[in-house]
Amino acid sequence: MTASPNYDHKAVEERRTASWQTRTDLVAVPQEGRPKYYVLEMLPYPSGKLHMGHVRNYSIGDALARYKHMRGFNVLHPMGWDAYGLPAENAAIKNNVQPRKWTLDNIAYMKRQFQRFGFTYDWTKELATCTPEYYRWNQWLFLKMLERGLAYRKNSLVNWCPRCQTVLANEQVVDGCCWRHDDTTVEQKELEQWFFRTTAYSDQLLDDMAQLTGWPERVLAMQKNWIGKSVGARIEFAIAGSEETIMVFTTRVDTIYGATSVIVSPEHPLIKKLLDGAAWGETVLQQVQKLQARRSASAAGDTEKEGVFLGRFAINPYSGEQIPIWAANFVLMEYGTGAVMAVPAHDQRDFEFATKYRLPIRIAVQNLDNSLDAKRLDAASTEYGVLVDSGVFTGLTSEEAIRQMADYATEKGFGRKEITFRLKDWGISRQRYWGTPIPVVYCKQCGIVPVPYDQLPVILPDNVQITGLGHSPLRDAPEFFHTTCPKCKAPAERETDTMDTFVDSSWYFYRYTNPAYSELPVDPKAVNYWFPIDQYIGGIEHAILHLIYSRFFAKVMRDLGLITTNEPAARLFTQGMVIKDGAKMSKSKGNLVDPDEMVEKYGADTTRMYVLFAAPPEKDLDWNDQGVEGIYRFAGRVYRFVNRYAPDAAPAGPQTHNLDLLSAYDRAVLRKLHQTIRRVSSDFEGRWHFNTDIAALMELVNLLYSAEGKISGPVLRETMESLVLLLSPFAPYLAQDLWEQLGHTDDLLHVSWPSYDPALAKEDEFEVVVQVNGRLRSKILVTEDMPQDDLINAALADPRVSQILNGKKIIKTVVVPRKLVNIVVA
RNA sequence: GCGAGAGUGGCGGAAUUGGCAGACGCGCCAGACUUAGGAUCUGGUCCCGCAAGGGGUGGGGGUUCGAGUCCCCCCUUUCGCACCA
Repeated sequence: MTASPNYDHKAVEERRTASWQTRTDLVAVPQEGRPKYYVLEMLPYPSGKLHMGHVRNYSIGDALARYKHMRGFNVLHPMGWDAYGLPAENAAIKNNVQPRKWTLDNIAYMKRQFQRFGFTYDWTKELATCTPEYYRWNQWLFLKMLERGLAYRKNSLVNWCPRCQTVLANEQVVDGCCWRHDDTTVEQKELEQWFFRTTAYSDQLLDDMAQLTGWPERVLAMQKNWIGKSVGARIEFAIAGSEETIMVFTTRVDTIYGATSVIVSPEHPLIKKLLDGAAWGETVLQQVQKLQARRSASAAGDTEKEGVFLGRFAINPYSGEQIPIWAANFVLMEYGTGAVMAVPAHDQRDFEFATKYRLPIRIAVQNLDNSLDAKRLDAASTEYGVLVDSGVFTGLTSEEAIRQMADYATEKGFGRKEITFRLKDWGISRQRYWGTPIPVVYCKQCGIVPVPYDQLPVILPDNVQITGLGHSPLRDAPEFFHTTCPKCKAPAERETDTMDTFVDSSWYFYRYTNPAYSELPVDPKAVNYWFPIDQYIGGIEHAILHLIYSRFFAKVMRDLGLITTNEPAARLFTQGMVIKDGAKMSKSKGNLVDPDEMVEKYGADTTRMYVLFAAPPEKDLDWNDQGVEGIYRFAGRVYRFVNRYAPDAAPAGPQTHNLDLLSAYDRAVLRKLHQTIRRVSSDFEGRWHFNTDIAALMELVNLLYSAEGKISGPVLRETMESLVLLLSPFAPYLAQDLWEQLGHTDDLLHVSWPSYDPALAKEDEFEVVVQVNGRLRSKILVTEDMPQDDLINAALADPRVSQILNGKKIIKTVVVPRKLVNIVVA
């Protein structure tokens, strides 16, 4: 035994950082005949500094990547930058820095942080979405989508601050007011904008979720909800004294004989026509506009239902009955047809509305015991049942009626079966500077003209003053804005809106496979080799938007022949948030823990291990400064032990053990070691509960200390070597340092993951619990192969047990081999 | 309202298939070493009880020889969507 210096994390880690930065063995190259593994963590927005959420995300991914390396996989583990976005413009306004400079500086800083953490990224695959080499392919994909009708223009509402005279992003709207003027109400303004036709793939996005067996149930549920498929019928109501008709969407056409009004959204285009020329028109129109204004002012949620009677009547096409037409705030223009039939007896919203405005309530679907009474309803009855007072359909069940009544509508020409989706087309126009320019030109003669492919990329100019005031910033860059029409060469103007940054992040992972490829967005050979992503890891906050847009892009790119995979990621893992003092870490809460400070004080290894140890990765992590100390102590214990015994341990080389000749200490240490290998290995293949793996390593180290001085050289060596290997995905610097202290020179990524020997992992004695009537009474030590009868006899012979039994009649005995004997007595 | 999840010591969390509840860590208590200890090592630590023993995984019921785990009802809580017709 030699004196052991204390664990100096700085020395251990800084010895390595330089050489790890220049290493070339992480460059992923397709190799036939070797299993590939694509592990991907969501790329960060370069906000300036990594936060603990990042550290957690990337520590999980890196542990997996290192494990897969050691398992012999050809691993692709790339990293890049989601480099476009609003904060760069905010920084420009606040600190007068160019968004590009601000972004690139941040990237440089954060890249150093990544490297300091020792993450195993293949930096030759690095990409930043704000570079022309990347965003030209956004533009290319946009043009392809334009050709296919998947990109189109339409009017849409934006948030507008009348003081700034500018469009606001949703996150710039605070409590309905402008972020810079909390006394100025944000208005809705209509602008013509670009959309991607995500709805063209509604069915595929929904149906292909069946292929996503490696995705969390929770994410699939959210996406399903978001897509919101709804099967029903559209029914056309004629309007008394008018040529116009109102189209209504319903999932419950079986209740239509109970409809007592038709209600349209306040934005419905028909309202003006219906009121035109009527004596009450002006007054009612004003009331409708009030409805609209009140709704847009109030936050979404439970607002009081309000409506106004339009003075006109619709004709129920089934019954011929005339029912009043209303406009009401609870009917949404964006969903279905913007109009509903109100059946108060069978729809809770209609019930509340009808109760307030004293509209009739009429039962059309009876329940099983025929107990519904319109006069005594205190809530709508939404259950399926049997139709009553419903003309020729009376007596049908709801299921039958829904089918037959839709067919009837088709036959008579006033309606049909219809499926609607909640999913809307994706508005991608942003009235922003720091994003991908949308590659179209507006020409007085030719209209909207796409920029020809050979003129891509449309470069985002750098010398633009960002004020946050007025129109889209690119309008102020004359050399950008003024151009010539690609078709007729006449003077023309460029589109000044840029793309939503979700476009950038919807397909970056294909580009990673060969980011230098200049022919197409993706290199077909590289992408076919590496895809699909074997494991995608990121925050739950991206469960819907990023992951649905990415799935949409997968379909589009597949149909463009760029890729052959149908879904981007085979498996998805969503890690929990990092919490401190009961709240998400944030600057405003003042509960931020700075990764740089942690690395300085405890080192990257301790920081990485702590974020994996404090909670299972899918759950929220409660940060505790003292918990970090505990991990630091553990790192020190491992360091000191190996450091102390490395010189004493037997020389490296293959070890075989004769079980019969081992000392009890050696046997116990080897057993624990092989059990630990088994446990950590199986966890990497399944559960990923790294907290319990690190706990298992702690147990092993605790055992080593308690057997200190009593372990033989060969056992000591085997144990220390395997311990270092098991530790390396979690604490790579420490592991590499100790590996070299053990006399090795190779990098741990190229050393095989240890395998366990079942014979060594096996317990040779078992403590069997003896219960009487299910209550623990005693414990006996037995060998594994003891027959059941002997086990029972041993249990009965136990003095404590026999005392309790005291001649009572044994009804039954239950034996669980190696675990327990339960004696049931009268 | 709809959907998904979670409730276990003072705290973070273990218990992979129904089989010793509380691994591991923090905190706390004690001891050793020490001029010193906020270093290190060792031991203790669910609750009640001197003990024998008893109680205990949000609450209530059930299945079972046996339930943190399975089933039913309820409560609390987190997240997502939310007047979606």
